[in-house]
Amino acid sequence: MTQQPMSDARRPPSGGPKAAARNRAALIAAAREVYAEHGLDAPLSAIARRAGVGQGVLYRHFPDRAALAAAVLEENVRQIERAAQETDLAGLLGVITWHLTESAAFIGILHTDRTDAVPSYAVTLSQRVERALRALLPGDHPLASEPDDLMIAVAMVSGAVTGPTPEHRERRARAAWRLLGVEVGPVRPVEV
Amino acid sequence: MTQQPMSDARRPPSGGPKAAARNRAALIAAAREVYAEHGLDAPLSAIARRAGVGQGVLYRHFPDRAALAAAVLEENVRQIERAAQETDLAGLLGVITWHLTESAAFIGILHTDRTDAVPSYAVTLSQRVERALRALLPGDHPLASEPDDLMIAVAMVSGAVTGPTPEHRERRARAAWRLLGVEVGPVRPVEV
Amino acid sequence: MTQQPMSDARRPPSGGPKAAARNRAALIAAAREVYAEHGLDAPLSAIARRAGVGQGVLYRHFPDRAALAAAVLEENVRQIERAAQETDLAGLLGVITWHLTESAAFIGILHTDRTDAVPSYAVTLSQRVERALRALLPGDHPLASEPDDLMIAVAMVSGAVTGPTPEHRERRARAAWRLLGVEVGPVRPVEV
Amino acid sequence: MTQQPMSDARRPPSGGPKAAARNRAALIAAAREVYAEHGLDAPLSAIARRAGVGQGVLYRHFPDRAALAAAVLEENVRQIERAAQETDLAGLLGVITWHLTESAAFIGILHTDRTDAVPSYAVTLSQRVERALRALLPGDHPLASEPDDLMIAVAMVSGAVTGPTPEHRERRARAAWRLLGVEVGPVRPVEV
DNA sequence: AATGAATGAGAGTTCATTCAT
DNA sequence: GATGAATGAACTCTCATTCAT
Repeated sequence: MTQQPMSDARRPPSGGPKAAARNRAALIAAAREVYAEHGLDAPLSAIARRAGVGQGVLYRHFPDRAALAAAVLEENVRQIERAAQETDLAGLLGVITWHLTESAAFIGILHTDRTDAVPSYAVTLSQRVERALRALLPGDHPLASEPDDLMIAVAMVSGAVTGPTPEHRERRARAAWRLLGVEVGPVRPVEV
Repeated sequence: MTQQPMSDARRPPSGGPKAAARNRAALIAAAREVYAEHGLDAPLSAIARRAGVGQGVLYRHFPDRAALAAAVLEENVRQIERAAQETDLAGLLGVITWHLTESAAFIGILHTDRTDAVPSYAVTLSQRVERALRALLPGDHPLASEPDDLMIAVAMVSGAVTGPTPEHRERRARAAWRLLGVEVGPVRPVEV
Repeated sequence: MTQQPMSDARRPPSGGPKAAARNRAALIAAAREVYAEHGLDAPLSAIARRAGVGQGVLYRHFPDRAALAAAVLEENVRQIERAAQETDLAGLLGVITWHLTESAAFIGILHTDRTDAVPSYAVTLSQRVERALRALLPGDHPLASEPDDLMIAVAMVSGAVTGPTPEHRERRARAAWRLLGVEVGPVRPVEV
Repeated sequence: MTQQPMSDARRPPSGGPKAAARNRAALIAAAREVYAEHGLDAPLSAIARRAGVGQGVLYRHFPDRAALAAAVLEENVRQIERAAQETDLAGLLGVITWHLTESAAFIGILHTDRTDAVPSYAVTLSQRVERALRALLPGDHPLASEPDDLMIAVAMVSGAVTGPTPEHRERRARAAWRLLGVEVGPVRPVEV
């Protein structure tokens, strides 16, 4: 059976190749929103709809679910890497914390057991966050004694980050860092 | 064609009233296993199959997905409450940690933002865990100064509990408690 | 994202378990018709629609495309095996030819290169046809000298069986057997 | 932002009018390969990609799927017509057989019931093959007594041509002609 | 005239939920 | 009460076809 559209419905205008970059960005933005609201398991169709594009466009730009997630989180991680060059450890932790409070998806980055949803990428992204942090970590910092402590601490904070509003989540995140005896700078996105 | 109704002997054995309780228990046990293997989103049909009952029985006992999850976690919480009467704080934290490492579902209890999956129940269950802990908490304990610190700490540990095997997860959980400066007893189920 | 129907639309009555056997038969019958009209690649949804059942029912009875095809062709082959016990070689060839002219799907049985569509089953079914034929094949028959000749001949006839109506196809099938110098009995289904 | 139109030098090289013919040929060649590998239902996008052109070009040259298939087969038939002028019946049958073993698409030419895929064109192409053959057919040839026998025989051989490799298929094709009592020359493409 | 992105219908598959028996 | 088949909506992914550039 060859597949061919049976309807005679008028097709909306295509927008042309110019739209390609715009659509890609719209998809990432839409995915970021939907992920934040519903987590990494949100239906792809909802993301396409929110981006205002057809489902095929999503698949053209991102061959699978993981590629889209990677593109979204990639940007988060890039901001963290940028922050690592402009601030100190406390400031970087603040930026990381901001991402944790804003994006349900970003939390998933650290839940590496959910390997089915965000396979190989997640490891890499998590490692990049770790590298950024470790570059600023003084040798005598309480999280520097055991190799795993650093990322375990981040995972712990991510576990504490629950609650209905970003404000709730930020308050709990700050409490978590306090319990760890770690100083955190302002919780905010990277400066532009 | 002239097949007469041979009385009603042809029914599958209903098991009598006793079977109802047995089925309920089997469903909870099956759900616990399936949740542990596939997470809280596992298909309900798989749970019914594993319990050896029809899907209708599942619906009879648990009107919706949340009710089943609550019943499973209810038992975990009951064990924790029991442990609270037989041991000290360190021992109780060990039991809680054991549940965290064993049951992917139990972790969800503390992720109260996933309100869609485990709605109102979760609050109650979480509160019961808190009550059990607080009864054993000395006034000068580091987690006793701020009201929320106690459950935030538990949530933090649950965030650290990732990894492929229970052994991995226990190692990380122990590291998490160490970073919090809290002593934990043996990680094990409640004594029988 | 848990999957749950959002619509409040009234659900048509289920028909109950009694319908199971009826539905299975309806699916096979519908598949036979649809296969005959559109070949083995016909959309499964069309088969479910023609059978008057939901798509899920199709999947319950036949886990994959091949299982359904096997069930359809199984019956054809069974009739051939039955015919092998009630008639001689010419009669059996007539029955086989009848199936070739009636069912586009049955032709596919012999196109074993299309292994993707009808995998392991096809081999078996084809072998059963061969066995039935060979049991009636005299040692001095023109198709008995080389081992492959018998089924090659059947495949050849199937290649000739084209045309808009069964009458067309039967005429061409008869011509094909004549060109092979093989006598064929009446082209008809197995006697009941 | 103040990017001026740098004349129209930024266009992809259109290649001039020469390219049109070149593209058409590339599409036909690509289609031949893709058809051989994946059958007549192969995605058109794969053909355009293999030809190294955009999808629009494909549609410019071939308004629909059938037109492309016809163009591919057209070339096969032309080779057969050429062979008819350089060899005898056995040689021509060898060339035809070569096409049958090489090209899954070419087999379809004779399956005129698949009218959906290769509509009106197929009849014509089939007739041209017949004409080429009949010109070389001696009046006392076994396939000359009945008008349809000639093309039925070709269809029969095409039905026998199955198997994973061209070698398999050639062996079966030779057996088929042997069963028909018809002598075939070497199975090969037309001499250049 | 070529490019290749966008579109959206539709095929395949999975499950939550109902309900006849 | 229990059973498990039926239902059909939702989700993923694939392509034929159009069209802005």
